Amino acid sequence: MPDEVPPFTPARARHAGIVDVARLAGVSPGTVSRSLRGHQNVSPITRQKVLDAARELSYRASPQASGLASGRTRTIGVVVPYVTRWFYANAVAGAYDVLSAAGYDVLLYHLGSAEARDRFFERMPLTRRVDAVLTLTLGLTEEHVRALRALDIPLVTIGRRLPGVACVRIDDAEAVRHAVYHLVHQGHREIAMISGEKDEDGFDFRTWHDRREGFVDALASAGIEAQPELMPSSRGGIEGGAQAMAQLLSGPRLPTAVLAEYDELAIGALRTLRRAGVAVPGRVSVVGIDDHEMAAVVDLTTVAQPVSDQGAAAGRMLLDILAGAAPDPVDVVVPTRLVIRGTTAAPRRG
Amino acid sequence: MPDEVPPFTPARARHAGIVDVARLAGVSPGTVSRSLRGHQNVSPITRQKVLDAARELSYRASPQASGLASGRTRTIGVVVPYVTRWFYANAVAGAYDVLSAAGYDVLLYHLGSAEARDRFFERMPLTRRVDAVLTLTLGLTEEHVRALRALDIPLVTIGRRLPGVACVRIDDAEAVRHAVYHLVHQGHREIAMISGEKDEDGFDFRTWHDRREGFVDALASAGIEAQPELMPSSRGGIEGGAQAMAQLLSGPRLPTAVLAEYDELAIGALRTLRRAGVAVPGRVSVVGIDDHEMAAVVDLTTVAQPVSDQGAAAGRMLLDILAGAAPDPVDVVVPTRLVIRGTTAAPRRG
DNA sequence: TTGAAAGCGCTAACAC
DNA sequence: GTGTTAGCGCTTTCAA
Repeated sequence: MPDEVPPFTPARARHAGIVDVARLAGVSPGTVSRSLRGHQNVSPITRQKVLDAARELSYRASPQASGLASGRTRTIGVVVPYVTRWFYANAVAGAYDVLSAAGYDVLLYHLGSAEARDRFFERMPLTRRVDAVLTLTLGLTEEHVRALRALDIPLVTIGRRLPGVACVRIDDAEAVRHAVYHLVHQGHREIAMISGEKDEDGFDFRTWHDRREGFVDALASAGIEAQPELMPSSRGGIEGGAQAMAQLLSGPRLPTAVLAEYDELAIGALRTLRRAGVAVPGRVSVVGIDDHEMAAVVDLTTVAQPVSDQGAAAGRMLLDILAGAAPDPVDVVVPTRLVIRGTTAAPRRG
Repeated sequence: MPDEVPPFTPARARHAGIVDVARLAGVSPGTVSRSLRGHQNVSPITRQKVLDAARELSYRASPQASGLASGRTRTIGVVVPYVTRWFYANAVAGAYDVLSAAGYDVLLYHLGSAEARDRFFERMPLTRRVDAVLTLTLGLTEEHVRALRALDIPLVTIGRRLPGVACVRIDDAEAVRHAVYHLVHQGHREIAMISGEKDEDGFDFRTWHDRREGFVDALASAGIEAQPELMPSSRGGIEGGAQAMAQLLSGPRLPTAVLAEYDELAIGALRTLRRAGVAVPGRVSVVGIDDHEMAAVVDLTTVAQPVSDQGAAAGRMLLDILAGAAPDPVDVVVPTRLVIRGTTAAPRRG
């Protein structure tokens, strides 16, 4: 696959090289290398000379060269479906802090569109470019996952369990249960659930399935049978939620409560309800999952999950693995909790 | 500065090297290199043989090695203050699409906290690691900017004009004018403006100044004198907006309209107003700037700016510069437009 | 504890 | 057109 190479001439400033430092410090390049990376066998005085020289020349080792020689890149690849969504942005930020504090750089891969994803898996730009990979709730196909593992470097996921891969996530069924039980305890029996697109942009998000299944199960254990017509699936995001709610409104009879697969959908649903003049929680109660920063603003009852914490935990797992302290692939499940706000209440007597 | 190196042993799978491909194709490594990068002087038949061999071995050139040899990294550094905020996340996504389509990888630097920023400027991890840098509205000090330029590689900014640096941005004064004129035309004379923190996390955001100055000027040209007590500054984000609004509420007299430096502040302000039982737009009108995706949800009148477009434009500029088509540092100003929704109306007669 | 020297895997300049 | 040959700037044995 021929690649068009732009004719950029790297006429950059000459950075000081390791030999420059070596000369200035009066030692050999090897000693400079050892000193700078804190190796054992360097006398304190020598090390100090080297440090001084390096500082004087504002020396920084070329990552390319040191990577080539050592086989380590000091870079982590972070792969996300959508950077612009609240969940992913916050998870990335959480992981970033941990990784950057440990001296790692972060290469971001945003697969948001079908083209971007195809390009990614075709080029596999991670190959020989990162020490480890962190993927966020990717709804990848078998083949994609295989490609990722073929890189043969440490892999950690957030939000999705993959066989043999360390993972940080919430228990989706439990999250849904928190919400459903809350509604049931308030007396609701007619409960709908709205979800995003099944295979949004071609991603096979597990959460979609897990939360819907969890919903059916939670209802069942409350003695309620789920009704397919009360489980519409629309596009994702706020607009999707608005659509799904509109669909429910146009149905034969309106449920007394609606659970949204995630907060952005719930927020869209609230918009539709407001515009339609349906009282919340008077006529319909609404619950979301996430505790998006906007949930508090619109007073949405929701099941909170710690997002940047999950990113940080995943980052730490990666560092542990890279440090050789690699336990068996762990599955860290962080707790969720119900946050009761103003969009839920007991159903009207009728 | 000695660096602690984790003892990770790169016991990875052996990737095929260029010599493997050369051997399989029955040519020399040099020819493989030329063929794969679409150079001129390669016969079609030879190129095909190489391509086949490369595919068969799933060969991908080591970025480290080719970077070291060529002086190019095929990587762009993107530096943002806060990835989790709507504006930055969308701008990054816009730039990412353009850059990744052109075959560049994106190294993300998130300076969100003071520590992260200090670490960044201390280590200067961009050194010899990227071909160009894109910075987003960073409120950097003189010294920081100098450090960035010392990298001596192409630099493009979004949202902030730096002398001699290409830039994509909106005209902040104009954006504010759109909002102020709208309010004035509706008959408002008592107009407040709420802003985020002046030097949030130590960032000296120019927007903060430009929008406030623009506000004073716009009022002046409408024959209204700005009143300092009607220009409170709080923390940033939704919470900050809520606080600033609370401050206004506790003042001697409530203005009839409030302009927020950006939508997240406006949204926070709306929350405070709702909780305080102040009618919007009955008693107070509210306008924001951005057209955040939540603006439509809360029915906020705002001045829209194209965000991912700015990211994309900046990405394209970077590519042009790298391609040698480097015009003088351009200053691209994208247009803003008023989006009238439900939070503004004529003031009550009184 | 330190220096010398051999790569790491590729690109590019120069022959042929 | 294609092969050969120096490096690119480090790290890392291996000796000393």
